[in-house]
Amino acid sequence: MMSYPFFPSASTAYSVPSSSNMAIYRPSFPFDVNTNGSDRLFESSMDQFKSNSSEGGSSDSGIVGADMKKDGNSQKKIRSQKYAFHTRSQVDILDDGYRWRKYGQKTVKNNIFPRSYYRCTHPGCNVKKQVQRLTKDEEVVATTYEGVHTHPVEKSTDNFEHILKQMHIYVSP
DNA sequence: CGAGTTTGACCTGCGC
DNA sequence: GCGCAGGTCAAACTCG
Ligand SMILES: [Zn+2]
Repeated sequence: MMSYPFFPSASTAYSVPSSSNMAIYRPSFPFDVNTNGSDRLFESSMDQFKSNSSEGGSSDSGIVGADMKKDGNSQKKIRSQKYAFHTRSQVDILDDGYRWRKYGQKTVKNNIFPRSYYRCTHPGCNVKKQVQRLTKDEEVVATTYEGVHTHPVEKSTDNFEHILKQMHIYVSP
């Protein structure tokens, strides 16, 4: 788990101290990003999709394919809102304060780097997230959040990382 | 021992 | 219909 952030391609550009600690870069959320027009680490587009969220439960989450094909009529059309943004980072482990459990990894066409699928581990929280590194710019990571968290961030916002996060500083121990 | 990752199989939508 | 492409599951495995 949590292997080191090295990638198949030209990884010589950056060298992460592969001792025991990895660099952690924590960006804010796209919603909270204070675009004061200052430093812009969150480059370019931030797409926003939205569909009808008529279903109150919004318990779309994991619908087992084998299970749902039986019914043939399920609510899987509903799609939570998707927030995608690009980040310039050398590590793909962008800790945003939530706990993510990886549930898949696929290679996409036109991209050498695989795409990772994560899901929030909080009970009742069905937020998904996928991380992908662009082939063209290997230092750019596209993160896509899907859904809204139904719980507060459970991470101490009382340490250095918080300040570093505000500063957009990249730490390498 | 348990939470989290790995990895191939499996499902579905879409285009031809 | 079929095959590809993207998305997900779940069993096995790993690590703390
Ligand atoms: Zn959550």
